[in-house]
Amino acid sequence: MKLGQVTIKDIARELNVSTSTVSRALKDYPGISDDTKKKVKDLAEKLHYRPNAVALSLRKSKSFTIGVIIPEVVHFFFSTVISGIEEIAYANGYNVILCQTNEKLQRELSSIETMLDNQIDGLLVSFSKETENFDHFTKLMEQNFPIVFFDRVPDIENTVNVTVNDFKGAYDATKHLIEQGYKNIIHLAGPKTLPISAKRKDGYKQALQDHQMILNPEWIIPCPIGTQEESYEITKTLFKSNENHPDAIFASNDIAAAGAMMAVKELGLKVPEDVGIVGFSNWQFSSMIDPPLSSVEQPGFEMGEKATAMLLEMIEKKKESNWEAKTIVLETELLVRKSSQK
Amino acid sequence: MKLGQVTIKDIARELNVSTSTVSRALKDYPGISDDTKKKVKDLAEKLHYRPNAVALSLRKSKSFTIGVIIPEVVHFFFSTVISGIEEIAYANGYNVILCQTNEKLQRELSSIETMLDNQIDGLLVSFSKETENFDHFTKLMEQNFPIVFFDRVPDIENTVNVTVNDFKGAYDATKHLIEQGYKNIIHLAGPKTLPISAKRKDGYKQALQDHQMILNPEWIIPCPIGTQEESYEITKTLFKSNENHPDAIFASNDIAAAGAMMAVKELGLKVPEDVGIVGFSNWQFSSMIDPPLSSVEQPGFEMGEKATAMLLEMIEKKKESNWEAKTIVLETELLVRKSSQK
DNA sequence: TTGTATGCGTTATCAT
DNA sequence: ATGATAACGCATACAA
Repeated sequence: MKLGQVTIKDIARELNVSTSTVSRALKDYPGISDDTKKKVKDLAEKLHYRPNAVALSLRKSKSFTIGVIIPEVVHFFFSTVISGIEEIAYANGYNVILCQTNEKLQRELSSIETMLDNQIDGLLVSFSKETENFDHFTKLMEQNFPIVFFDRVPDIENTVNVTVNDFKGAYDATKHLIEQGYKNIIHLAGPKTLPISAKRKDGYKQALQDHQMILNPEWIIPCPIGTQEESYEITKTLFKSNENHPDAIFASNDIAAAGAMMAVKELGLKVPEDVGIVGFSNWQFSSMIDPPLSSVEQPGFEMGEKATAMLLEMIEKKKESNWEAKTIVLETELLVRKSSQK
Repeated sequence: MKLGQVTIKDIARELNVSTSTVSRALKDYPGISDDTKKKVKDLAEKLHYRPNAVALSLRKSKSFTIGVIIPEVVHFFFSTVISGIEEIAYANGYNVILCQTNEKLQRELSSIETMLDNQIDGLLVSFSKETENFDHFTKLMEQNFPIVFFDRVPDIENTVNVTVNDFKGAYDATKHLIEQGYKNIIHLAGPKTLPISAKRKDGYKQALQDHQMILNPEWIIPCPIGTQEESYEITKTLFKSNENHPDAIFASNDIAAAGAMMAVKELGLKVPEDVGIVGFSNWQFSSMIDPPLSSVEQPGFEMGEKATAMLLEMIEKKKESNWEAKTIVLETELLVRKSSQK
């Protein structure tokens, strides 16, 4: 306790009343005379009294704090989600404690431990690329601890989730490329461990199938790392070695798309004339690159809001235990820019 | 207290010893028989005992939590700073509680209140654009509360700061444009309230002066909002209305630079042949746009590390009170890309 | 209408 | 070598 913070004790002493009277007066409890109530409140204000949240937390067994587990803040999409989370949390008197895992399982595990030590009331999770086993979450959920997964949601039972419709987003993007007249569309896929990668891949495949296009399995190319350099190298190699190179790319995210675009341009091919490109997530930079990149926009802010709203609901209804499993699916929007318009 | 968390009481009861014995055994205090020590530790492990950080916080008047006030997470630079902060904090057993102000003073004030309510041990601050009065910080510092400012540091006495050398960064960038043969270099300046804006402007002016270039005050153009759209509009208007338009732009940040580049290209001018452009901060996208944008790189991660290390030092030396004012200045690096090479 | 006592989980002080 | 007790700041059941 720094700052010589004033407590209800100080107020009680100065006013010659008991701490309970002060406590009650401050909370407008019934059975306190208007007179003392006023005195207490005035003095509290004068002394700039603020309740000690830690003491409250201990007393009430409730911290009004939620934990957020996120892979990386530098991901534009996640940073918008964070804003949505904070918005709803603060509006409801909750604090947010944030941990980046940097895509490391170890970090995910230790962050959760620390957060639990600090008595968080609930958890919002988008798990790491390394996370393939979900026991550390199910253990908590079995004890009725409120958890909401967002974006990267686990493929297990009885979870509460908020995602976007990755399948449809990918489907729309691929369909758009087809309709623009591209014939040989490859897919730069995301990390295998992530369900969102699988869903985007499925959307791509379905779109091809629905339009009687050949599905060449070799044209689904994994980009496990997810850096721009990776997709740059992959794309360059693929396009160089191939006399009949592909004429379109649907990438699992904008970073990969940007790397691919760079490779294609370096090979002297024109975007979108020779090669059409569509990305995913609509990063900040996507409209700034040349040509501007078409992309599937995900409503990050809204996802943060929705996930938080659900979590708070679970927290406050805690006693009614056992929430039903539920998944909210938000729709994406295909933003067509120059990179995919023949 | 959810999760039926086990406490030292549970351990004490089961072992028929007192809670104090358990507490001491767990901390390897002297005067506990090896026998009971082992018994306690074994049981603690078996029951997955974890100390309640909230109770500790109350008891010790110390939360092992630091607060971070930041304008916006979506700023690439700030998100790298956050990573640096987390790294050092976690390595030293501290938690991080993060608040975005969204550049609002009100949010800054309320965030600080909430954090203090939660008994944070210290504060890392990069203040909002609206913040012109620093009383809410000085009040705390007078009470010897540890605060370290980073990047956006206030122009007041007795503060502990970590910044980059904005003056030199701007100077180098401008000098580089001059050396490339550009003659009429304008400056898209940042928000007036921010000292970093002033320093960058000063660096720009000094470089012109040192190279016997005319300093046209009308070519220092404020971009108070800081969006890409803003600088796009400003640049377009300026270049259209001006027969003898400028031939180079030094922008206070990469977003503004990107907007300017877009405007210039739309007017049919070539970058870097007709117009050279340099930005500031080296955002993620800067190397991806066309042409790749030259930019002044700031060591964000290192800034986060340094600021946190200093804060923790202040926290742990608390009793020796009154830290000396101190400012660490990190150096920038000019990354020359195509946008500025004639 | 107000005060007293107790407890949230932990540790420090003072016994034994 | 261990236990009993008080305290951190607050809220509440029970007394008065």
